[in-house]
Amino acid sequence: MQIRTLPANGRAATRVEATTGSNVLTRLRSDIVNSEFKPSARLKFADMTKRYDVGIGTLREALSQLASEGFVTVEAGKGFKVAPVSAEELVEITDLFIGFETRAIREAIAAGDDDWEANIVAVHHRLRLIEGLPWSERMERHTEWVQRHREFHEALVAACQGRWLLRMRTMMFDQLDRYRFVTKNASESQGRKKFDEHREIMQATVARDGDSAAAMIERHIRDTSDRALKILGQQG
Amino acid sequence: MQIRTLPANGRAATRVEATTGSNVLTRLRSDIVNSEFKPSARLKFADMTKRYDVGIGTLREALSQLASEGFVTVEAGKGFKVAPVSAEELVEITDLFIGFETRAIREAIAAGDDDWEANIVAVHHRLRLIEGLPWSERMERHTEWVQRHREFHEALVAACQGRWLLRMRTMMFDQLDRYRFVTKNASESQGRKKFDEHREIMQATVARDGDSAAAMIERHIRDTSDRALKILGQQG
DNA sequence: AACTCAATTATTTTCGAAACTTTGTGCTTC
DNA sequence: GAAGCACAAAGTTTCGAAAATAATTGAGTT
Repeated sequence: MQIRTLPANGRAATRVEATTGSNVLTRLRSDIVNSEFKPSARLKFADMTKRYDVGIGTLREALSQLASEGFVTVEAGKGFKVAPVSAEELVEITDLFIGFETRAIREAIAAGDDDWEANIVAVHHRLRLIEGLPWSERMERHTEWVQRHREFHEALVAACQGRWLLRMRTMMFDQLDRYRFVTKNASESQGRKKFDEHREIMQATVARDGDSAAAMIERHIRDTSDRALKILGQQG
Repeated sequence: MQIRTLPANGRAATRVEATTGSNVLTRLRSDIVNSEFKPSARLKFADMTKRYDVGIGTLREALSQLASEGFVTVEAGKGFKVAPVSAEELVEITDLFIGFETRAIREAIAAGDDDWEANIVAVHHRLRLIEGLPWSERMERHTEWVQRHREFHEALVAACQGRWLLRMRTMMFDQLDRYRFVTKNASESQGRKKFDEHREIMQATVARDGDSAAAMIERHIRDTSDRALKILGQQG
């Protein structure tokens, strides 16, 4: 699922980048998550082919995949739109995600080996390095934080054996990212709180304490969602 | 998910069929579920364009959607394959489906109105009409039974408000259909048992007894899956 | 025989022109 | 002025040729 797009730097004409197909899929999804395209906005092919510099067919393929993932809606003959957002949907997605994540982490704790544990510690450290920064710097590197935050949560459940469980968990995580976007400008005290929570979750997990880890994750997620919900309510 | 094709005009040359795109998606999925293409089989564009009489692009779009749904796998540059099946996967899918279905039916029972109830009774009756047939006839109309069985289970949860819950429930139901295929030739006594179970589930649901309905559904599904699992184990 | 590596064949992936649909606009009629 | 109709404009959907990539074959070498 994660196609890493590496900097197409000015080196010799080496072909490091992903194929245009999965590349445009990733960029498009990222643009929707980051609200470059507003919810319910129409996605016209004419505009898109220029923006992403790909053919109509390639774009169409990416868009129909995003439709399966729930990021866009499609109506035959009328084209594609960015899926709308709503408070009700956020509540449901949060609920489902917590269910998946807590279940996955219990299974991971039961099945995880030393490599899994070591990776969690490593990835958590990478997250710390950004979260520990002075607030202004931390905000400047928000995109990077999003990525590392994702990697941290992914590492926690990586040892879970259920492929479908992980798949659905990832789907819901991706959807939550869209809503997390509205809390981008959270306060410094909130940021500090998260910093601590991540450490506690990491510790409970490597201590193989499934109940604590699950409970902490639930609080951690619900907290963020509640704040997003409040902001969403103020806006409309 | 179900694209209803409404006749765009009342003209003589009426176009009753779905647009090529969603049409080929449906046919392809159906062919995979019915094992026309065996698990892990390669899906070559040259063959497919002839079989379905559509262009490469259209086919590609359908295939990448089926990839998101988990029916096919895709490897960049190497094309598409039918997703493999395994006993482990069946166990996981069954588990997840039961979780979704029982949760959905409780919510439906809490929220359902008179129309919802009436529809369940109607759809159950349509199912009965096939299940009550002499066994040989019942088997001849197996495809029709699959459709009505799906409609029955869909009607039960139709009043559930969670869009994502229903979505994931449908995903898992579709996946189960693939495995149900192997139990197509179940015995007459098994068929009779299902006949009774469907009636009991229907009755518990319209009686608004969520606990009973959920418990019965769990037994009902797990029973079928266990039988499929046995057959799957014998084969490989 | 086992191992290159270059040429050839098979297959996938991309792209945009052409066909088709929907939406918008202005004219006609009642 | 509203409703209907015809035509133009805007947009989407389909298709297959062409480019790019992967797999195969086979001659030459160790």
